Amino acid sequence: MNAGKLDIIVAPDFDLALTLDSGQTFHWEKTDAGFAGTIGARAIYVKQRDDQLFVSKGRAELCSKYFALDHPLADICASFPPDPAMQSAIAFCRGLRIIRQPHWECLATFITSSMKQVAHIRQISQTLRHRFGEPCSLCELTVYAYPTPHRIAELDERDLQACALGYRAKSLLATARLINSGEVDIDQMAALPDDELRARLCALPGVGAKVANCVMLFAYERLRAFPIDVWIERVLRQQYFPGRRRMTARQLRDFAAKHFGEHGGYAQQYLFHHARKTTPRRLSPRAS
DNA sequence: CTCCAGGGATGAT
DNA sequence: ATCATCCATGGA
Repeated sequence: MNAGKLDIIVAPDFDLALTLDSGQTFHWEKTDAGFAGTIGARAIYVKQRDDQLFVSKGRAELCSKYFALDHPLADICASFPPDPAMQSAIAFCRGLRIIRQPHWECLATFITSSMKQVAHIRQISQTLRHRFGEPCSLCELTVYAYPTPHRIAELDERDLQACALGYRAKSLLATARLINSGEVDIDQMAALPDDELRARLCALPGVGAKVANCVMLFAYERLRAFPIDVWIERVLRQQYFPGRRRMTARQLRDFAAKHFGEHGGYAQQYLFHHARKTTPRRLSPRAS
């Protein structure tokens, strides 16, 4: 697959496979020794060997930014609280980075994510890309960009239903049309402070607090944003408030914001990935 | 078969 | 402000 020449990036404190499997992004496909995918409209091949990252020719800068290789990971992990749940998650997730995704494809994929397992989010993303996205050649492979707001906006709701979006089709279509019309500018929103950005995202169809926080964390580099999904809620209740009833969603949110600090989003991702990969399915639902 | 999934919108308290 | 209910679909 890597017949063409590749650029080399030195990437310490980074685990590519772990990062791409952590539920931030849903379209990278494992090839021979690496991964094939897209960043925006660009086709990218990337593989890792030890501390070196090999990426498609001319894409070193793009990949360095996308994979957030400039994040001071050691300092970030050192800022996490020293509780047992956090420490075991840190040990489990070494090299996991919060990446910088393009705004639209992150927003759109998380609109399609509600009440879906990761495997199915991947399937929806792949179907949308193959049917409506621009094909990009990557050596002998063809990868597909996420369809633009313009492309989605001109579709019919049935076109999206046919991609197994279910009740999410209406939301994705409505949000794509708001952006395509120019009524909403999600790139310009990057200049807003956290609270206002969250409010503006939540004003979009299909976007509530959880999806807004995911998009803030994975696309707008708001490392404090703390998405609370079913997994994280379980972790918080079981690990931080065992056997305690009457913890409202509001109380959990306030605790998370206070306890995990300025890189709370990173802490959340570590707790999420650790729980998701270590909780046995179909057996006793106890975290390690 | 049942249960669950990186939830959101809506209407009733 | 919180709570219950419904919303489609597929994997386990």
